[in-house]
Formats: sequence, structure tokens, C-alpha cells
Amino acid sequence: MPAVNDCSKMLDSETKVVETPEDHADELRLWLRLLTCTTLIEGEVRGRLRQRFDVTLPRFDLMAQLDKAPDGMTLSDVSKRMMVSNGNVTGLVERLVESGHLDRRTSETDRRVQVIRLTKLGRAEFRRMAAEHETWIADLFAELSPKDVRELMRLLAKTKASAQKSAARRRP
Amino acid sequence: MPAVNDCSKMLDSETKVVETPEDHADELRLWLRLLTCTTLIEGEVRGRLRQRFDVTLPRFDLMAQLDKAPDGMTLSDVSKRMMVSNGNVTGLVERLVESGHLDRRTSETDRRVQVIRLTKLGRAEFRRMAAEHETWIADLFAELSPKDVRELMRLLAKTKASAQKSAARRRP
DNA sequence: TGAAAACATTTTAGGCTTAAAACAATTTGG
DNA sequence: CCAAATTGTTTTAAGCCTAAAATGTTTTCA
Repeated sequence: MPAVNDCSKMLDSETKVVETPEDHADELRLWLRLLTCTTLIEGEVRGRLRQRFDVTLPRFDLMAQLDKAPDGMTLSDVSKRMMVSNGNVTGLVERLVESGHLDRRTSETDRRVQVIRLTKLGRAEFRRMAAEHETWIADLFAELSPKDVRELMRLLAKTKASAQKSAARRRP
Repeated sequence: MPAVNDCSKMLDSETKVVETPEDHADELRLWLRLLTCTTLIEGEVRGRLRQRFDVTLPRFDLMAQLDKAPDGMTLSDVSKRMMVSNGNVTGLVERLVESGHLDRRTSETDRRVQVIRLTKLGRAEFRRMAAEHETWIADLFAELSPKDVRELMRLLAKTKASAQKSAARRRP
């Protein structure tokens, strides 16, 4: 059951390889399905966070990053970890400092750098939310067996590596 | 190699099941990896669309929906398919009509309904972009074997079903 | 029939997000 | 040393996005 554009058909004809448009429909479908899953789960988590804790998903995500870094992080670190733009972080942090969840100070060794940390309030609230959040995620993935989970982890690791290489090829 | 919270340990003790906090770390890690993959690929596609065609990803996505529906779609259809809010679609459509890519008219049989279609220009531009877009996706997933792709499709289908059930449980 | 429910869309208010330019501080290399 | 490059952050302008309320239309059903 060879695919229509199976490369074996073109091994002896370099021009064919160039001229025949490849069939990438499967990869496209895979991408759309990946996107659907993420959008679905993300929307569900967003709604539950809002309903239960009146907090937005980006705020929660930022607090999650900081909870793992007791000594704080720089805005750049946060930006890279969350894979969002610098300016985005500036605004998010502004609002979370304003609401008393974050503490922000200029680094003593490099005056360009801003270090942010969770306040006591911020940490307490985050821990409370995170505990419940974890059960939501477990429920959303409930139909996957432990083996499914392992296998998905493996394939997504491969996907991530592939995408990173592709991105690096374009932007070296 | 049973997991710490293997349920078999609690079959004869109902209270244990309630009192022992379950370990959902694996599901949480899986969710974060899924999100990372999507964010990575989405960001890459967004950047390429902007650089090559000066178009935004949401605009592209909306045109992709319409390209599959020669007779047009209602705004609600689009909203459901794209999994975004109604108000969001209203704004997107406004801008795409403005730029001449979309045609919008009120349904003749139901004056509540707005039907939108790609214009000739919109379709031509979309087809041009879509052809290149497909090669980007193929490149981003290049390191996955056909078997990997199939397996991922299967597991993500299962994930989608699981998440949909979970969402339905909360919001019946 | 005609009020109530359901539906499709728009509006509103606020927040999120990006890319690019601007600004400030530090590091580097001649 | 010091000009140039680099780095970290903020600002800007524009667009994206959501939830909820408002508006207009159609359907339901008592």
C-alpha cells in the first residue's frame, strides 16, 4: 500500500522529484489535530480558572513559572520559558504586581535586569489553584492509558525536536 | 513496576481512594509538552505568514475554513469550526471584507444570518499561501516517520475525545 | 396568536499578544 | 579607553480574543 508520492517511484529520475508536488496532507491533518486538542484543553482550563478563581490563564501560567523559581526570574527568562514576547511579559507583570501577587525589583548587579518573585499572597493563591488545576488536567486526559501517555510524551518530544530543527534552519 | 498511586492498592479501602491525593504529574507534563509543541509550531507559522505574505495567522485560518466551503459559511459555523468566540469572528470578518478578501451578505431566508465567502481575490491569495504553508508544516514535522504520524494521529484523536467528554461532564 | 424561548450576531470593556522601534545598561574589541 | 555591538526592558501601534450584555430575528408552544 504505497502512498501516491512514494519516493521509491522517483529514485531513478531526479527531475520527477523536483517537479512532482509532494503530498503532505497527512502532516497537515496532524497539525490541525494537534491544534484542535490544544485549543480544546486550553479553552476548558481558561474557563475553569475564570469561574473558580477569577484568574486569567496567562496570569496563572506566569505564576506557575515563578513557583518553580523561589529565587525569582528575570523578565527575559520568563519570556523565553513562556514563549511569548518581551512586551507581553512587561504588561502581565505590571498587572500582577498591582494586584499584589508579584514582587519586582531591579537587579543589584545589572541595572538592566528586573527580577520578579511571587509574594506570599501570590504563592499561596497559586498553590491553591494549582492543586485543583492538576485534577482538571487529569480529568481531561482521563481516557488515555498510562501507556498512551508515555507514547504521546515520546512522540511529542520527537515533534518538538523536529520543529525546533526546522525553526533553526530558517533562523540560524 | 506499579505507579505509586496504583488503584489496585486501594480496591478494598474506599476511604483510601478519597483520602490519598492522586498523582497526576504525568498528565500535567503531557499537557505542558502538548502546549509547547503547539506554541512552537504556531509561532513559526505565524512568523512565516507575516514575512512571506504579510498576513496574520487568524486571517489565514479563517480563509482556510472558507476555502473548504464554496457556498459560504455563516458566522456561527466559522466560530464553531475555529473554536473562537462569536465577537472575535465579527471583527476578523470586518477586516477581511475591508481588504477585499471576503464577501458578506445577509441570508435571504433568515435575516439573522450573515453568509461569508471568499472573493476571487481572497481565494487566489489563499491558494497561493496554502501551497507554501503546506511545505512549512511538512518541514516542521520532517523528523517524524509515517508511522509516527499515524500513531500521533491516533493518540490525539483519543485525547480529543477524552477532553470533549471531560468538557461535556462539566457543561452538559 | 402572541408571549417566551432560542438563535445569530454585534457591541462593550478589558485584557492579551505581537512586531518593531526606542531606550538604557553592559560587554566587547580595536 | 571608548565606540560599537549586544543585551534587557519598555513603549507603541495594531490587531486578536474573551465573556457578558445588548440587539434583532425566528421558532416554539400554550
